[in-house]
Amino acid sequence: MPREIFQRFLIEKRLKLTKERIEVLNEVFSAHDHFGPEQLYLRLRNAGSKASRASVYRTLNLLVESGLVEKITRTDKGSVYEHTYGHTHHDHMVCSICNRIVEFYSEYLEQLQDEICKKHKFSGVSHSLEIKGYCETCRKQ
Amino acid sequence: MPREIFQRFLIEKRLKLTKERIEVLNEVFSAHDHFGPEQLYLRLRNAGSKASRASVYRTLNLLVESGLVEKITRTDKGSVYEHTYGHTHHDHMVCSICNRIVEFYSEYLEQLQDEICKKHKFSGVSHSLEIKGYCETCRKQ
DNA sequence: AGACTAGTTGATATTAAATCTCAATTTCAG
DNA sequence: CTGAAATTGAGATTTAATATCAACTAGTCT
Ligand SMILES: [Mn+2]
Ligand SMILES: [Mn+2]
Ligand SMILES: [Zn+2]
Ligand SMILES: [Zn+2]
Repeated sequence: MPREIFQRFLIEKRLKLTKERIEVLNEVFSAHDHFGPEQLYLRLRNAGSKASRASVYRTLNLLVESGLVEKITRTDKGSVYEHTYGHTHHDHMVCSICNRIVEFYSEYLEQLQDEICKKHKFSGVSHSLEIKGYCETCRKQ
Repeated sequence: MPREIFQRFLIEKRLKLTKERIEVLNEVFSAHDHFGPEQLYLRLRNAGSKASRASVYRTLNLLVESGLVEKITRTDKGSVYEHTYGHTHHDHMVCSICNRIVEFYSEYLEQLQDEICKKHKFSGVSHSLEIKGYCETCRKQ
């Protein structure tokens, strides 16, 4: 299904569905996690793909543009992505010790943000909320 | 006042209060806005300071460590800072067209986040919420 | 199917934010 | 004042990400 959406997106933009793009797409959707470009590149290599780093970066940008993938955050060690197709919107808590990521969602929080936008006459399109702190297991140490 | 806090911080860490650090501190607190390292460097030059980029970067890190300044966000064109001493906590809306920044605060939003953390047994320390969209003036075009 | 054309690829170069190196200089405790 | 320890600036280095471009494909048209 992501494959069809991506294909439609590419046709729309008069771009081509290449072997490399398919491989990147498949790898991105082979697991639900949070990954960086280099990490993705190594996984692809491991899976037998010969796609280059350049193609991984280029395809990631296309996947973000198509709406199938989101760039979650930028750290000092590069960007973090996740595929969002097949998953409902959520935000993240990040443990400062073990880097574990806790996903959460609150309908109430979303509504509250809408209200705040209205109050400031701002037309909100997207948001990213990242809570930093300590996860349960790390706090017990 | 930020000066005294910074001084205490430096003594604590057995670091020295140099001309360059004072100049950076003063420039950072001379206006309340959101700035990048290069921007800050150019303002300093303009104000007659001879502090180098290296010192600007180094001092910014110290100011963040001391709690006087926060790194708000990282864009593809570098980090954005603001001084927080003398200002209450707030989050940001960013206009995708004119890059205007709208600051906002909601006690309710903060409480809600605390509750969500509790529900996920996460010990929240800090958070950053950035809402992207269109500001009032840009929407009218 | 074959051929044409516009888009893609990978190797490599380049860019740019941020950090590192280190000799010369400055701070500040004693 | 003095000296040890920290800091500075210039330039080198690191590294994520993008740009370049000749060789190569994908997909369309006949
Ligand atoms: Mn997620
Ligand atoms: Mn602000
Ligand atoms: Zn943890
Ligand atoms: Zn605007």
